[in-house]
Amino acid sequence: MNLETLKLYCDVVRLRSFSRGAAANTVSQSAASQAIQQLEAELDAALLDRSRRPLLPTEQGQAFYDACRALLQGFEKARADLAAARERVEGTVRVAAIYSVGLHDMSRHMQPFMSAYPQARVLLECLHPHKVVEAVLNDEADLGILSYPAATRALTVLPLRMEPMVLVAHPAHRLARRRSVAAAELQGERFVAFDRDLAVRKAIDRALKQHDVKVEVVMEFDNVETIKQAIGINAGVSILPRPTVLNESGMRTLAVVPLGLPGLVRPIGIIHRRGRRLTPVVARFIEQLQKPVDRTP
Amino acid sequence: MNLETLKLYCDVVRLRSFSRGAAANTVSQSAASQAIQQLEAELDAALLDRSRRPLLPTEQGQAFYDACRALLQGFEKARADLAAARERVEGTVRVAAIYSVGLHDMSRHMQPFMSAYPQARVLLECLHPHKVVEAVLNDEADLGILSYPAATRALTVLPLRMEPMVLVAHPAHRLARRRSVAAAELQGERFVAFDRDLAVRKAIDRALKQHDVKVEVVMEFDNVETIKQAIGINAGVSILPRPTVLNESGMRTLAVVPLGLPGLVRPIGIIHRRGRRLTPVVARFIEQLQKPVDRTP
DNA sequence: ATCATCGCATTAGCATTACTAATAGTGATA
DNA sequence: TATCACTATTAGTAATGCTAATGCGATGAT
Repeated sequence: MNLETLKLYCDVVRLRSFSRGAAANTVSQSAASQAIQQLEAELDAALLDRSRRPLLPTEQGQAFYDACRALLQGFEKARADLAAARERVEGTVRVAAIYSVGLHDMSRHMQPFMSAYPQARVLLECLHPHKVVEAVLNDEADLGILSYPAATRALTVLPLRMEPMVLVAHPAHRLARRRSVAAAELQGERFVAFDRDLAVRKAIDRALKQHDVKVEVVMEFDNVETIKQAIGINAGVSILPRPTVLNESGMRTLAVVPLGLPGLVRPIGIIHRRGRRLTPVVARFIEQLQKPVDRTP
Repeated sequence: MNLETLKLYCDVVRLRSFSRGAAANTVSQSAASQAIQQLEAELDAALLDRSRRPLLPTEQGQAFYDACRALLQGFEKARADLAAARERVEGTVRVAAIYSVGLHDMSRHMQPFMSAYPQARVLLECLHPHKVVEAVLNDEADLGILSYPAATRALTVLPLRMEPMVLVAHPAHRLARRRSVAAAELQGERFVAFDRDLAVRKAIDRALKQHDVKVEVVMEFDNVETIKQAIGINAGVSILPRPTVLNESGMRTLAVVPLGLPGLVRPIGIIHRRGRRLTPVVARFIEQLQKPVDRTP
């Protein structure tokens, strides 16, 4: 029982002719005759009275014709809705980013992208790192942007950049005026750290341990913004990605000092679901992200 | 694009599994996989997210699922309506009869038929002779009952009986008391005739002419009842089928006298559209009509 | 009435499609 | 990481749908 047959039937009834109905569906008259005989057999009903010309639907055939028209119309609506939804989806990029990237970085990319692809729709959501991965896995986001991205079976990683890590301290701190600080100088320092389950925390701990430096962790937070606030009240120092303290550095609200820990960088990457064919808009958005940012201001 | 595929899709979505959906449609898992891939290709849309288990419809897939369910439901309703209509039609006999047969004769057959086939529905319509033929030709009646039935390309005739024609006169008429009347005795008689375009009129005219009898036609009507009324006011005599004047003969309101015109009979027959397969109920009804009528009362 | 014409049904042969069984690949789970 | 459960893929085959040619019946003109 296929929809083409129902359409054929409707055309035959409408045009009062098998041959014209067949022509309207670009099949032979024979095919139309056979198809409708089969339709009648499957329904076990006489739909058409062929004994008079021009042929006429029976009472039942007329009722079925009306029902068929509604069905076909409903199907076409469903098909159209599907196409409309596809247009909408294909023009959309759903991005899940960690706070420190989302807030500082994405806005710089948004403007050039939107002017290049004005019909595109970008949905940006800032989440905790774990939630970013989850969102991509659950197909709630097309792309995830996060630090220390880890490829898995289900995720592909596109490295984006390496952010140098710097010492951040209150302007009144003893190390605030220094041109650079060696790792050993942080020994015993009061330290505002990332939460223990974050990759960045583990990287920092590893780097400090490598230089046999022990710090006194006085606070732990899961995001850069809160850490900066803690430093702002001189609760301690911290090690943060340089891009995240550009503003505070410029406004002198926090002191930023290069660290003698050359291997300590925060890798930023894009993740997306492995094997998923990216829509053109998503691919363009990735290209935009991979362009170096214009830093003239 | 066929409805079985849509049903398969709905089952796959509902059961969250290709294999279970396939089983529900008694096809192989492979068939289900291929069918739905093809469906997605035809719609150019990703309906299912297979990368997570249990599989989940995409947003578009969910919308399409809802639409499909409505469509399938609509189709099943159409199919059910069709079946119901068939039941109704197959249990119905539509009979078109001329007045003189319909009123006198059909009622006698109705009762035994209805007690033999209580679920059957008989629709009786009394019409002018020409309209009877027309009704059968236009499939407005399954059977037609009329006098002087003529077989054509489109109509089959089943002879039913021959009705003897008798002289009918006012009880006060000079011939009213006679045991029989010869044709010649009608010479110059005032005569209430059938309309000229009726077969019965032509048969009577032919019979009279054969005996060189000329009557004075004073009125013409298209049905027996009106002719009887005219005779009742002694407007003239007429020649009518005996069964149509049984009542009046018994009640002595009209005089009925056998005529010396042995070849003058009115043939009654059943007509139906040639080549049309009669439904069982219609066939039984014909058998009932062909039984001799019980005349005990 | 008879024949010519038009349109649907039928048939046979061919092309396409849909199915099954077997196998490979993939996501979830211990 | 190995295993399980499920889906995708492939190849071969059965079934289906289509066309072209022809038959048959209804319609309308002579």
